[in-house]
Amino acid sequence: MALRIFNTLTRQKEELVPLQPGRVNMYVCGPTVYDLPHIGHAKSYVSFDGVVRYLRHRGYDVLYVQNITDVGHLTDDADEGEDKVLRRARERRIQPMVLVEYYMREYFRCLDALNVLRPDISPRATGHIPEMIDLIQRLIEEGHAYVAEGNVYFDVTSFPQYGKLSHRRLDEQEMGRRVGLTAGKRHPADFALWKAADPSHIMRWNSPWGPGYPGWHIECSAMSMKYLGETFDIHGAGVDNLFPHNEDEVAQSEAAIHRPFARIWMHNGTVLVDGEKMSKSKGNFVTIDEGIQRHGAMRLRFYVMNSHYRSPLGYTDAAVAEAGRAFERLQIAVQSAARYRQLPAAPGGDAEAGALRAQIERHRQAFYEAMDDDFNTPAALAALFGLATEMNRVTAAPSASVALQEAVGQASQTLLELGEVLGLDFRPPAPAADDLVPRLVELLLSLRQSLRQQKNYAAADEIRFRLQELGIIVEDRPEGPTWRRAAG
RNA sequence: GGCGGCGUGGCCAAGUGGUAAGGCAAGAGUCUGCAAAACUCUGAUCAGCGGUUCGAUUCCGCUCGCCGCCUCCA
Repeated sequence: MALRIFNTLTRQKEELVPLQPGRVNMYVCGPTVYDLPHIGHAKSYVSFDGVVRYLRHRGYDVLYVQNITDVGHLTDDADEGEDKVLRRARERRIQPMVLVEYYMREYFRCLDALNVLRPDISPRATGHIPEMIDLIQRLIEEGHAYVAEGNVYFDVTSFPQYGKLSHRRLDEQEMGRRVGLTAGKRHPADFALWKAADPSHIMRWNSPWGPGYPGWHIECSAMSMKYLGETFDIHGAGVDNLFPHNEDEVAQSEAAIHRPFARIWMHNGTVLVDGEKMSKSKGNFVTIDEGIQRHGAMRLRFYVMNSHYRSPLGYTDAAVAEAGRAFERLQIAVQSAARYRQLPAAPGGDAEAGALRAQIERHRQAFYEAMDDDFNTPAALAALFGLATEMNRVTAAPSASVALQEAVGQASQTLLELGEVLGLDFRPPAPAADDLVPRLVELLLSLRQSLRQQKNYAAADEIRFRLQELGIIVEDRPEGPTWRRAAG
């Protein structure tokens, strides 16, 4: 069974054939760390986390690199804008590196909370200035870049394939309509590899062209090729980076190395708010912290996984809450399985156990088929729901058999294992060893049982309602009461 | 103006040339002291109009609506 991925370059699903068998080298454009990460970042990095996790689950040795942009990302037009980091730092009257350090840590903290695995390497742009200068020099020597007043620009006309990733033609764009040609630039689409900086500019480095700082696009080329090799397997990013950022990456990289840069390009859909893209510059964003606070990290993650990575995702709190209830269904299935396995068991049940095992296998295959088809996580989740239903059918019974308990255990294990491939954890949070809550709840429930036996239902219900107010949901089952923590 | 995408039951969301996964919500039933959870059952002809085809929601064309990119953004 082959794993197929939609490649933006060819606009088709292609089989993943890594350059080195068994190994996948993958790069994803990381954040510019000048503000808090929001739900848009969550979607992107959760999605690519799912990609990495699934590739590893399939046995690939994945080397995952994701940059941290801490210099060179301009606020506006590539020629007239101001460095985002610099501007924010000036507004707050702190050093740029203090700002960067702070938001980089926030970024990792938030994504850790969403159970996103950290990249193997998180290279920072400011730590790779020499690599960028080397690459720029190579481009100048090859006739693909030119110097103008201390700036270095990439000459897009020197790279005939320019536009092949985003499938645009230069002459069809409205480029330069507003600003026209900046001094020294030969073509409106030429982009800065290196920007000259005057002494008032805090972040600047010496270069063969004078003091300055790198353009935004060059860092991704320099750092990906440094750690993954000049040609590597997968490059991911949000679609909003397709043009010009990724296009420029392809141009400057392939102009320098004369062979393919990234082989498969994956692009993630954007998050929309009220029909508009959520973005830092628009200010219409919900931060990851706010999202987690409102819905919980796992539910937020589930929400992201419940739509396809390439689809746009319309964020509303109602939709996340709804996804949260779906997530709860899987949690309850796992919890019911655990309870079922505690029941006194009669011998036998082999036939039913065999049937359940067949269902486990069926749904596992469905999960793999879905993920193999361009990481179709909604379809993969549907397989998990199918498995959960099979489990519930069995565990709803008041009596258990030895063989079925065994099979239910396997089903539960499978559900947890495949959930983990998506970075989802369906287990109830384990209470701390010194947590009195479980013991106190058990105590109340045993008192309540006595009341129920005395048919004092008013008092029994009172206990149940009061517990519910505290976030404890009580459920009476034939074999006795059970409880769980409420969602959120 | 160019390029790309989207419009699937009340809501979220997959998908296929042969009469539409899954989830949430809703209704009915089973279970329960009552609930809750679970289980069973019920519901869409896929924006509109044409065309290709034995047959299209899925392919093509047009129309309408929405979105993204073309300037920063995951």
